[in-house]
Amino acid sequence: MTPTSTPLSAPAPSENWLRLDRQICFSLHAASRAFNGVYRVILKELGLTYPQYLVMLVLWEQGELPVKKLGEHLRLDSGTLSPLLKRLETAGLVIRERSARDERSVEIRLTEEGAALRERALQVPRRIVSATGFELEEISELRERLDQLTGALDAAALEEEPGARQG
Amino acid sequence: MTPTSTPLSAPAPSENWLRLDRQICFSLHAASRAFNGVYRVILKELGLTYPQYLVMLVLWEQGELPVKKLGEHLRLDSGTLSPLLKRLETAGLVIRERSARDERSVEIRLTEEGAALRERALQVPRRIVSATGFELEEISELRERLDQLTGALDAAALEEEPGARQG
DNA sequence: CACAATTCAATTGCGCACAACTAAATGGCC
DNA sequence: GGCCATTTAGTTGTGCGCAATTGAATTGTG
Repeated sequence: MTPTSTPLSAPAPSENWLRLDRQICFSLHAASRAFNGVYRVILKELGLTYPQYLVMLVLWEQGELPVKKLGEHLRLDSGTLSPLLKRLETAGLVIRERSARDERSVEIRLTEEGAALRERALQVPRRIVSATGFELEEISELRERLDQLTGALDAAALEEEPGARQG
Repeated sequence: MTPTSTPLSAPAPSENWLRLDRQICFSLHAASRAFNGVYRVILKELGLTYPQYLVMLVLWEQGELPVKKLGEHLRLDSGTLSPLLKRLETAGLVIRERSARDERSVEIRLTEEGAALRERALQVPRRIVSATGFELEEISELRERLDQLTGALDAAALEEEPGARQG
């Protein structure tokens, strides 16, 4: 079963760490994709992908705003947002319009259809929460945990690699 | 702060749910990418991407195994694994070889170089754990939580869409 | 006003995730 | 042996994530 990695008589601690890493890596990666998968199924009815839904959530909440701001909310750059927003425009959900006061900036705003889609989206969260099988309390707790993790990781990333982008 | 979305005098519950959804979506999505980002920085030294590292972790632990089994461990299909494994082969870390006893199957095994890379990878988990700022106990706890979540989501996905794959 | 530095969106290139499909090999059945 | 469903990798196409680059607009400075 273990042709190459015959454990030594006294396995070093680092061996165990590697195994632990395998476990946490898999868990987070799997959870992320499982979440994505459930959203994919549910959002198909709305004609949205998961990242597109994230963009729409921001627009429904914040109203019109430039690509730059949208990227800050979502922590995504133009390389991801530009093509995504074009697809949303093609779908008739948003309008991309260069700002009159600053020609570099592109304002994103909802079409009537895009705004109307919000009504249909209102049923999504309930179904997601139901799919998790968690209590609201537990979800909030998990969310706080994840935010805490993200904060620590972002800070650490800056230390590991000084040449970091994204304010 | 709230340019367009002036809350009504009595906001409906579903409105709050949508806001909650925005929060949990963002948190999980952000955590996943933050994690990915830290690994990317650290794994660059090994010449591996994060998914490639996941594959190597399995190979270091399990030894030689067919693409099918690899996919089951990682919950990934051939559409993802085939090109990934080709890149690992090009990098000289693994060898892809059709099984003699079943010509449909392709066995993946480590080269000497691939096996040797394990030694350098042993320092990765410690750096990751350090980057999270979490105690080992907390990480295990989070991992269990995530696994629980994944289990529930997978089960729910099957109910939402009967035509699901992935054993 | 002229010029350099900065900001912002878009583009290009690479890799991953996943659905849908193709092709080859296998195994069961008659 | 001949036929058909199943298994297994691979391929194609679409979309996301991110680094790096480009190009236009703006701002700062003299």
